[in-house]
Amino acid sequence: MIVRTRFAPSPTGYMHIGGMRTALFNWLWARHNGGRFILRIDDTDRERNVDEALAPILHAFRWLGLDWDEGPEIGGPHAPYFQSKRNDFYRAALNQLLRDGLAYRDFDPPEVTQADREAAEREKRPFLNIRRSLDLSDSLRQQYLDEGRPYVVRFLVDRSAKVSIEDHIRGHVEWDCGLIADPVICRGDGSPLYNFATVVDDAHFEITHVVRAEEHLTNTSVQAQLFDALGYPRPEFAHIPFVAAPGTKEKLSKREKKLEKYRQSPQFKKLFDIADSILPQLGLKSSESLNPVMVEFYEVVGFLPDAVLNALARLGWSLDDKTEHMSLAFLTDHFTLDRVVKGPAGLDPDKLLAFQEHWMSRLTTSEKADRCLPFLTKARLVREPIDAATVRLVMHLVEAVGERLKLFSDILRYEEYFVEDDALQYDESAFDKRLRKPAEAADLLREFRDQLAAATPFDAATLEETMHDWVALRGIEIGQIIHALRVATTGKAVGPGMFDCLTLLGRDRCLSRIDRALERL
RNA sequence: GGCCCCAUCGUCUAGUCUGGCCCAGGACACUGGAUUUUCAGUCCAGGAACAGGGGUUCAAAUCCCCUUGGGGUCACCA
Repeated sequence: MIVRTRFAPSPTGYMHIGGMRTALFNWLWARHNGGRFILRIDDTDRERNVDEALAPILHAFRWLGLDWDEGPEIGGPHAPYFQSKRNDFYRAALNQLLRDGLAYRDFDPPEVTQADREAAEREKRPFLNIRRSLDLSDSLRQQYLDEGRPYVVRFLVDRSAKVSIEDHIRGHVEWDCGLIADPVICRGDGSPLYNFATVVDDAHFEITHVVRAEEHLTNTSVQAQLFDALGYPRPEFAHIPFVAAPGTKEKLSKREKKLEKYRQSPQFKKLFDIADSILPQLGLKSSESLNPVMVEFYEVVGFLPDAVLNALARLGWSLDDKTEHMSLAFLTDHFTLDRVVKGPAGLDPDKLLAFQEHWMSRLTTSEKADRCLPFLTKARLVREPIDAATVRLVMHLVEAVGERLKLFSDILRYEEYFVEDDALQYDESAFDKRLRKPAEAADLLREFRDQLAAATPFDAATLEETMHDWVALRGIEIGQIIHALRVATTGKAVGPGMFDCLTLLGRDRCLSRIDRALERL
């Protein structure tokens, strides 16, 4: 039997990071077994522009390299893959249940059901449908139908039964059906509800393993009964823990109120801070419309898919007691459901960043430069079309920056290599500390300027030698000149190796910047 | 509240099924030190956990019971 898994997003306009983890586990399980991974769009609820709301979701899959074998854009043997276009299947299944007496038309208006529910709550007993419509005489029922009285269709739960599943992760889970209300499976307008549509589709798509977040565990009691009632074989279930918000055990939420809370949390703050500093530079609105709950956030801000994938895989899953760094190919080889952890796992921004550093360090200079360039052009630090000199500069910069480049967007921290000399911004406190305050700074800088003017060739090795010789000759500490020089030429207190910075700028720009710094003393 | 799920360092986790090799291992984070012109990095060192209580057993993080805590879910949402 070939393994078939699915991920069923509803078109919301963005891909949730927790949903992405669920999708990843589905994908990995299918690929690990040489099976198929299916994407189905759960758009049964509201009217919206599905194409528009779906695009970012598909984009997230592509960004991470998770391909699908059947689904939107590519179709497949069980097309269509949009629930809104599968009404004939739901209708047929519904009629079958009605015919078999396993579902019934409930003519009670919503207010009545609601009142029943409230009464049950007051009396502190579990709510069960009163099933008044079941007691209707055939003629009265026919009369209601003829006069077009509205109704919903409910699944008739066998209250004497128990349902149980053998979950891949939870083990044996059992429910007493005597405690389960009859779920609506079809709305007044004839459209199916999630619990029903999903069962029909999972059966038709021949899904073998339903791997989904644990918040669906309760739904499974109803769905399992539905599979049985429709005569479909039940798939196997694996309820994985949900992804929790950093530092909590609460499900990561996209809700506005929660986002505000996340922004304050010490663990999550780091990510929001990245957004706040990067997004405006890219000409994007800040974290309201793009926040760390969305997969897209990580792409826009310059994370590597490998890092996100690695972090997601390690959230609620581990291979053993030591393996941390895993590529998608490696994960595919080794992923199994029995090693999924049961408890919820909080997304850890620090660990994500650590994975990012790891995967970043495996890239070549030109790979990094290629991916930094779009950030530079978006921030208008580099103009398009990009010329060869710019490419060389960026390559050189990336090389000099080395491990300091954690996110691709970190390249934007080095705007001093792209701005005109007279537009260079100085870190004023560094300027004070290194240039204004030390009495000898100006003289030393002036003297060393002449050294720079004469140094040939103007490369890092020569400059370093020049400085060391000069420092020895002058009988000063290297620190006395180097800090002043750094601030004068780059405007900053920190950065790559000093001699790399100088060669990056070139002789002319160094001299002109030193002149400017001396003038503003 | 009913039902269901979960519970090892601050965090992610190994170990739990098949008790002893675990006075609990790794990673991230943190702290200290070394290296360095700054920062980043790198190297070394360090602190840090079996929720609590009862059992069972020669022996329990591991098995059983109870308590506590956390979470999910209870829609004509998905």
